[in-house]
Amino acid sequence: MVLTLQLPPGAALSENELAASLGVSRTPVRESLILLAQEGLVQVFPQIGSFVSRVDPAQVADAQFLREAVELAALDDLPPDLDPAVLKELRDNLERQQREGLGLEEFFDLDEAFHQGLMRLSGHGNAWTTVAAAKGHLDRARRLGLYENASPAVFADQHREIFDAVAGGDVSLARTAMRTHLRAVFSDIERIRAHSPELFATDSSTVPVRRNVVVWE
Amino acid sequence: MVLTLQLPPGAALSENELAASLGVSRTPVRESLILLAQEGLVQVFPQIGSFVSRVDPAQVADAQFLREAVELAALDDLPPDLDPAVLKELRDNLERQQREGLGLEEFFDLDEAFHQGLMRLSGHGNAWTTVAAAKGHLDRARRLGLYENASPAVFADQHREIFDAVAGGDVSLARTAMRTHLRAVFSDIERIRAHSPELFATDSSTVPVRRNVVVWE
DNA sequence: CGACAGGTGCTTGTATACAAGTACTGTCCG
DNA sequence: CGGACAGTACTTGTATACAAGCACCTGTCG
Repeated sequence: MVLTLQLPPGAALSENELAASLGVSRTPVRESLILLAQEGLVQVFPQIGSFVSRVDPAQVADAQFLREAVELAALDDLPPDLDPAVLKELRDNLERQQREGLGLEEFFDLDEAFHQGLMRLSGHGNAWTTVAAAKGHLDRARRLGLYENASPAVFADQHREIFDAVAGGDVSLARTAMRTHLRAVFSDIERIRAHSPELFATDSSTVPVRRNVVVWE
Repeated sequence: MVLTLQLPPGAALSENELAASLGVSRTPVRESLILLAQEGLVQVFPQIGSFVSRVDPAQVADAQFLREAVELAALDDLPPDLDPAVLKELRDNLERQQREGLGLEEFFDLDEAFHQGLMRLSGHGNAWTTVAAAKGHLDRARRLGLYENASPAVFADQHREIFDAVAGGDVSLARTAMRTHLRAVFSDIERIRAHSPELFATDSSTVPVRRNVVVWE
């Protein structure tokens, strides 16, 4: 729910409320929040509250750098003979990406699977897991970008370009295409930030505080 | 204690024992184990027990790939003017690495600080945090390697070589030196594994079981 | 009218009790 | 002699009670 922005950045999370709505006690909720906090998706302030972390442009940049470094290195490490099973999987994936009427969340799943498959071609599928765990802020920024212009077609075309270069054995072209593709996120972010500044962190030293609010029951 | 091998790979961890020896209740112990489990340093088997994970050569290779990709990419991203404060810090660090009678743990701390400082030169100090969290298996393998031959001098020389290339602006040489340095780990691992196979994972499908043992009180 | 102390209601942090499951051991029974 | 079976001692998983602290509200006193 944090990743899909159903819980928006900045939202307050109460362990008690979550426990009640999920029908469990605070313990498993709390243990889950600890894991989310380690990924940087949730911030816990003792005696104050837990919050969905705002999208931090610095953390987005960090994740972008990490991801680009790893994916480009994987391209350099491609073996001469590519696994045909994975190639077929990637082709099927690409075809589904270009279907009409594709939902955004479905596209994200395909996107994720595509990049992971690419890593598996060079035998580094497990390294993708680490990257995936570190790029929570990046993913949320990407979602914000797609919610704005809602045109996954451009990205699908870029995916095909990368795949064709990889399948054709042109590592240099693949690297260029991958770099262009991954950096497309940045051009989106500033636009989103002008649109919805409340979703982004400005000063990391600001901490949230509790407010008593009165609502109609 | 897991990273420094004071708790050896394969050791059984009891939440109750840890809680008693640390003077706290199971709750904070358990929450800590969850974090260690996410880093892959501890494995928890429900209703069976928790164990320090054995060094998994596959995970060592994954961490090595990730680390190499990130550190080499950082070298490519060095700005023309390097921060003099960080340069001084690195120089001091190098000098201390070559002191006589340096303890192994002290060397590891200097090693870690050196690589992190190198990343900060290109403004990617935060990305190092993610790499550091993912390379627990790698670090344990490196410690095993150093406990065997106990000659950090070679690595200290390699560090100086990398630094001189960076300070001299020769990115290509820096890349080569860094790659050689990072891959030195692999040559060590097989030797260690022949020596102490019980520290390494062989088949990931094997799970530990409980045994009732009788000990003298 | 203003300052201040205490009460209230929330938050997360910790301790503890109990539940569910595993593995071994001794005993009973055929 | 061998197998079924209850009992024991441990494991982790979950629920719950209490502790410590923050922010606000409110009554009281000057």
